[in-house]
Amino acid sequence: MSLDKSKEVDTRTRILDASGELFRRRGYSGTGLKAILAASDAAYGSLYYFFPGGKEELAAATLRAGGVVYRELVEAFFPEGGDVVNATQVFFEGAATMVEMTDYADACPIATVALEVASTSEAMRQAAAEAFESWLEVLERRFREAGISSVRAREVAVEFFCAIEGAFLLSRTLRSTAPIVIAGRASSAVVAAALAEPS
Amino acid sequence: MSLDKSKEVDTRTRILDASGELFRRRGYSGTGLKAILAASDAAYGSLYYFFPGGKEELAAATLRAGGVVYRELVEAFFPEGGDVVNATQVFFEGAATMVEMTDYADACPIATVALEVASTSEAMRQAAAEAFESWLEVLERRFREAGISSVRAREVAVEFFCAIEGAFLLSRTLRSTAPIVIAGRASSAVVAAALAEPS
DNA sequence: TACTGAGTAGAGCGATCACTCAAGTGCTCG
DNA sequence: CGAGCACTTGAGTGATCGCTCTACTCAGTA
Repeated sequence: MSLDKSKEVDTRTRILDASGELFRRRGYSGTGLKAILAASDAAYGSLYYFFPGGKEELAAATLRAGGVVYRELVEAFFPEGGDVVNATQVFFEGAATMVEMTDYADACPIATVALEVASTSEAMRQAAAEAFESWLEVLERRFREAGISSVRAREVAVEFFCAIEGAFLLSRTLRSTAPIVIAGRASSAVVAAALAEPS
Repeated sequence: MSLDKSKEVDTRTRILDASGELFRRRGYSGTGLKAILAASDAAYGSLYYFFPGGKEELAAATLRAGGVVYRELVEAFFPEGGDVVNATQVFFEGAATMVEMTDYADACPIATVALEVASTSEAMRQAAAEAFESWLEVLERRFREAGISSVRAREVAVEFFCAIEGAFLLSRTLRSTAPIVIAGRASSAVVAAALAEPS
């Protein structure tokens, strides 16, 4: 395609980037295609060329893309063989910083849409479920590698997830990072306790 | 008004009931006024008579009403002088049952709308924040009364909230009650540990 | 030069959106 | 009875929704 155009980004990616930001901030129904098109400097024709299924297909693809980005983020914070207790603490601190820096707009790229469409669109619900599941798998694997039993590793991963997602919700609603800080301390304590259990 | 009409419910309440169910399931933007009107068997005029501010005022009132109902629910599960560890366990079990019985549609009456409007409508964000805060206050008070220190009581209340809200999100998305069960076990353990701390 | 296919462009479509408003209904008063 | 008030009714408004469709640009190829 392009050999030296390091700055230019193709239209499909621009649309996906714009929809990712808008969907997570305003939700699925709250985001119009016109807004996405304007933000990505694209036309209707391009959107329907890349996403023939329309808004729903675009949103599912956006959820998948957001899921991958966040999974890689978790992998970056939890490197193989690293200290999972410290990683947990640092992860929550990073989340608090990000939420505050974006004025409580950007938190989870999936949650807002997931709640909105869970009882409405099976295709989108599944895309969200796969994203969440991929994060849980990374966490579970790291916890297992750190010596936590298989069963407990899954549980601790779920508890980690619930803590961060609940904290995101409360933080954005109250406009305070305190819930994320509290949830972070609690979660790293939970991970530490699980590590200390007899395997 | 009415002396013996035990079955009839006034229009304002019917509208609020219908909007409560629809908003929590489909979100704010995803719910049209026509759908609310049809579900509550009311007309446009009635809606704008009781909520002159239109959809936004209706949604704020709906959030407030849902907040009260849920606060009373928490108070019912956590009676004064009761066993807070057991109450936590039973609360999560009840939540799991409710979510499953409604086919993963009804969980938190606030969360879906809160995430959607947190960065969009200050009036609605505040209504959601007040609802959440009222739940936290009930939990915090009960934990304090049970002997947990003031600072820890607030933290445990926040952790409780994050656990249940995160579990609701994961449960509805995965269509499984397992996250709620796991979060319930973890939360009651957290409460028990806080009780055991030196006051 | 002519052709092809990938991608762009945006006017226009019917449907639906939140909302307004003038004309009601039925109840409680004097 | 009739005035006044609380509430209801639903057709109509302009705006915006997701989406379609035809026409277009332009690089690559023969």
